[in-house]
Amino acid sequence: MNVRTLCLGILSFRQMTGYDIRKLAAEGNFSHFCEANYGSIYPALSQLTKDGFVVFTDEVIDGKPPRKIYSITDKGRSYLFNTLNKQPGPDRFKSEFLFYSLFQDKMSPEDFRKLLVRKIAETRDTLESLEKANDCCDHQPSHFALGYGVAMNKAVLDYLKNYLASFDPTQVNEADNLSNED
Amino acid sequence: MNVRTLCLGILSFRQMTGYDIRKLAAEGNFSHFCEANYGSIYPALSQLTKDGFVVFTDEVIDGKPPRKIYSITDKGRSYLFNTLNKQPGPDRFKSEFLFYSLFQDKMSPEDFRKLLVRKIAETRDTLESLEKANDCCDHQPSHFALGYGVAMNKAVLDYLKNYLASFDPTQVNEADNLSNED
DNA sequence: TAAGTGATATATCAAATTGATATATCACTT
DNA sequence: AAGTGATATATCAATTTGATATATCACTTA
Repeated sequence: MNVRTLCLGILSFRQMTGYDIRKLAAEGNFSHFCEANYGSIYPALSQLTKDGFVVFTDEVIDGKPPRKIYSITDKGRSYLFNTLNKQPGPDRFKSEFLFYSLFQDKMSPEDFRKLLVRKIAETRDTLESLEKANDCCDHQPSHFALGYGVAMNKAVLDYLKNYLASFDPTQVNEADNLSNED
Repeated sequence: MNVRTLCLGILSFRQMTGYDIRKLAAEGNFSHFCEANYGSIYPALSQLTKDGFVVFTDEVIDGKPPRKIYSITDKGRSYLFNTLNKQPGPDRFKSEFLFYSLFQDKMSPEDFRKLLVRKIAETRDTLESLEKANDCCDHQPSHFALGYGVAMNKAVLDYLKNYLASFDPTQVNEADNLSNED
């Protein structure tokens, strides 16, 4: 699936700017199942406009910077739903942290412990953010996807905590002291 | 982390060809935490050779196709361990399946059920492969990473099964009939 | 009130990566 | 003898990343 389909999908929920799409696709809880940056989103929107799958209106409000508000067209909608009939590709998971973990025996125990503690804090932050989002919009279409993320992150958090405990039983709770989103 | 570091890391375990690296990084259980294709691996190996981080020997054995066997140098090893002292970037997770799930109410229940059943089969296959790998090499450096993958996939499998059960209680076990690695 | 910071917003681009394809040999089956 | 699939290297267009440039507005702080 490419960024064009991603944009089309997001725009099928409501009209918005390229900036809004990027926020959803790279920062919000949307980002837990798709990612994209300006460098791919803006060209994608241009192409989609050319193809007649989206249209935009130039919003020029006094005292505000001009914005391009994109909406999906009927043609775009039917193209999207046609794409959605195909088989989705496999999930992709990349973890620099896990790659690092392969070299545990080449690091000092202290360095590896730091890595673990940080990862635990990061996972907890992600989990909290997902749970909050799931609570406040119980009937959104993202409910299933958020639950998936929660289940995944809970399992990872447990695994990491248990490993830290076996690795260094005295300092299991140190991760609690790390601030959010450091 | 780029493909050069990935290659360097893999070569730090043992010497091998570009083909071997690709197999580990795109198919094997390695692929669950890093990915790379020929198109990035071969240029990376060329660059690493130029930089003196790896060397290769041309293996020409009678009756076999010639191979380039790459080994890491001392310079490469110290560069790698230096890189490993930096903070790892965040995990990246991309799921076309979860993106599709956002449009559940735009699909027929039957179509969504098929999507779920397929995903369950896929997740079970991944899980089995990870568990097998974890069993047969208990003291490998990848033990921790494999356990991480097992924990994650178990949680996802449970979540999907429960969802399918609530969605369609009569057909929970249909996924069992799907063959491995379809 | 002036300066600074951070969010909003569009846009571009070099570098990296993907995904597909081309080429060729060998082992094996049919 | 032909075909299939694994081994092996290599290239390339298209896509994507990650960084940067530009500008406005809202807010805080000195």
